[in-house]
Amino acid sequence: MSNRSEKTIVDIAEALELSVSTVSRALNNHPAISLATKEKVKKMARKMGYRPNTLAAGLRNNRSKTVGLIVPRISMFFPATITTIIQNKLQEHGYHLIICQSNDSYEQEVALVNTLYSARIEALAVSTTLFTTDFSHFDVFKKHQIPVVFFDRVPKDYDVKIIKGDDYAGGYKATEHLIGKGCKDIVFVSGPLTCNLYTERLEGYKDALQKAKIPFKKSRVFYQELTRENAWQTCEKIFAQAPYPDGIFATNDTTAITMLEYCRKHNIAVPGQVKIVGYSNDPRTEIVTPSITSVDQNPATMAERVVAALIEMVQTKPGVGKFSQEIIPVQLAERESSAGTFKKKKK
Amino acid sequence: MSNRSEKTIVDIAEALELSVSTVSRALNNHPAISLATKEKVKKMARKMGYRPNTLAAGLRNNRSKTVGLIVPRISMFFPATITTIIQNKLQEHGYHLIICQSNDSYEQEVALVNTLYSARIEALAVSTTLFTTDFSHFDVFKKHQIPVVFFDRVPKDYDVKIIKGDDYAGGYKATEHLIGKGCKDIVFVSGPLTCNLYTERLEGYKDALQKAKIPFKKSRVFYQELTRENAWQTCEKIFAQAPYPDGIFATNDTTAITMLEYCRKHNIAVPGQVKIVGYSNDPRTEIVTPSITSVDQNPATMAERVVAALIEMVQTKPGVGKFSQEIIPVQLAERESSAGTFKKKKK
DNA sequence: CATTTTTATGCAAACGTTTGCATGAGTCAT
DNA sequence: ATGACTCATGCAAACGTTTGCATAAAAATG
Repeated sequence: MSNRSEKTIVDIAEALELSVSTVSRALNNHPAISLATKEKVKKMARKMGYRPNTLAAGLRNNRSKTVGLIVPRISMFFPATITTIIQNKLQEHGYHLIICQSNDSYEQEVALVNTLYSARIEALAVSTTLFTTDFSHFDVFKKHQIPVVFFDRVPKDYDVKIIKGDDYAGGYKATEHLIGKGCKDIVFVSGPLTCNLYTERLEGYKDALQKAKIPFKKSRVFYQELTRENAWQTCEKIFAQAPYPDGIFATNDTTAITMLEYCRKHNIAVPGQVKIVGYSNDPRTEIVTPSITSVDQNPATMAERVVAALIEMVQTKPGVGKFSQEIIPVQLAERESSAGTFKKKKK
Repeated sequence: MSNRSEKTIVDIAEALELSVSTVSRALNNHPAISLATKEKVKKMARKMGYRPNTLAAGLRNNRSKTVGLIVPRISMFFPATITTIIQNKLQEHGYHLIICQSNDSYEQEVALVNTLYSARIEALAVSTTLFTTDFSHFDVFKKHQIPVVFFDRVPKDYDVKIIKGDDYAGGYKATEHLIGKGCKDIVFVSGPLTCNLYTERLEGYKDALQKAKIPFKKSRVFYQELTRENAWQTCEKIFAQAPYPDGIFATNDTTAITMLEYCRKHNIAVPGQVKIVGYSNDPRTEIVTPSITSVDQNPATMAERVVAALIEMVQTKPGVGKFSQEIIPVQLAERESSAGTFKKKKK
């Protein structure tokens, strides 16, 4: 039992008194090889415990059978769900996935893009940092015609394949829903405006207000990283003095949940006194009391579109089919936190 | 601007009229190269937009700078947390991580182990399937002396590096806690006994009962995959007829949360009528009403130990330091679901 | 049977690095 | 000035595949 060294196709070739090329072709089901030898080779390969060396193969034909993924963090519901699906689907297609987290740091993102390039990934899927506004670090990929797919958090004015949720519609629907429930004074808790998600949701919010002839007030919009601490502080500001809002639209569920906690702790009735809507339809919104209405972004379909785009782009090398933008629809998942309707009297 | 082809060290060498070896060494900070040329080479490399080809380097020295990770699924709290940390730390050490999900399927696990081997990863970290009892698919790695670290869900009777939580203690502490609160009839909701986690937690449960002189009843233990559906059904069984239990120890938090939902829906008071303890200290246990007591497994320290072990094993090639087993302590996070003490009267 | 076509296999170069060994130039003590 | 050393660099092989081209044998054609 040769214990030490790993078997190569050369070993197989020697054992069978064949040339390495024949062995290589046999293992790859090349049509020019007779069925008999194919069988023979494969059998021997199995017997010798041979495993192809993907590095060598990759070097030879510039195909690493690996794609890269960069997300802000894999522990948040939305990216986690997407990542899970992408990983599973890609696995089915015989591709590896190198998953990286930028931790919402621009510098890390830049570094990752470069090391992933060095690793010779065949394609890259990215959801950018909150703060990425310059996309030139992706130029290497463009230059070398390596497919890149952006999803969810995507670039503005950068010619590239984009798959995103319908954030404008999400903002609009959520706000419209609150208005429909009689809310007249709706706080909008936004992430940093450097990120497309929030600007678009904000647009939706504004337009919905306008349509209902409710004036937009700058003072009712908060821009911040959507952490628990920030959410709590925002509540403290909001509820420091009257008039209190009667609706809160939080652009992520962590924020919605935290604000709900604040309300419960301070005996502010939800949805009796203030109604809350979140964003992403994180399953946590269902187990909380009251459960929270949230905008569902259909992560599964988004993930599937991303995979489809990756595979398609990898197959058809040239940059055919000019970069397109796909928009995944969203819909509101109504729950208790926005139930009931306020009377007309208000204000 | 040469747009097409990627620059190699050969190009740099030509441009500078140096040999490729010098360029290679210069880029790798080899001591034998003069500072002057190092500078010159690096400058040119930058100018030409050179990126090292890790595949080629990896092929040459059998070092892919990549490690593999197999977990059941990356969307569950505990593995997600661990994965996140491992990924970040490894990134700091200049390693890539190929993250794979077995989806709790033994067949997938076997397949993954093989493809990861082919990808020439330098080390592998694994948390096995619920159903993995035969570990021979990992023999390839042992045979070729590639480090493997098992964590959380680990093999029994397989000589290998193991890092696990103190599941016995977890089971014991949780049960002891419930007993301390006056519970006399504690249901144990277990996962499949093919997985070490559950057998050990069960042992802890049994021993705690015994110490309190409470008889162990087989009928109070449920073995099942810990899905929401199963948890719900178990509740239906338990509460189908008296006597009802006064304590529930669920060996994961999803189950605990679901059972709490059941109780709320059926007006069974928690913790007034039945007390609940979960396992893993998933943050969801905090946002639910009432919040759920749970066993914290210190995922961060576990992840750090895994990374430390991986790095150490990768550095010191030979299988030195015979395979050890590390046990990470656990502690109970007490919350509302097990608050208050039952009177002595009971039964 | 001679020629063409088909089928199956082999040769050798190439992919981009790294590294042991060799070499030439400079430094230093004698 | 000579030999012993150090220092910086170059040569060429090697890592394990894949693949264009060549070739030998077999089959088909006239």
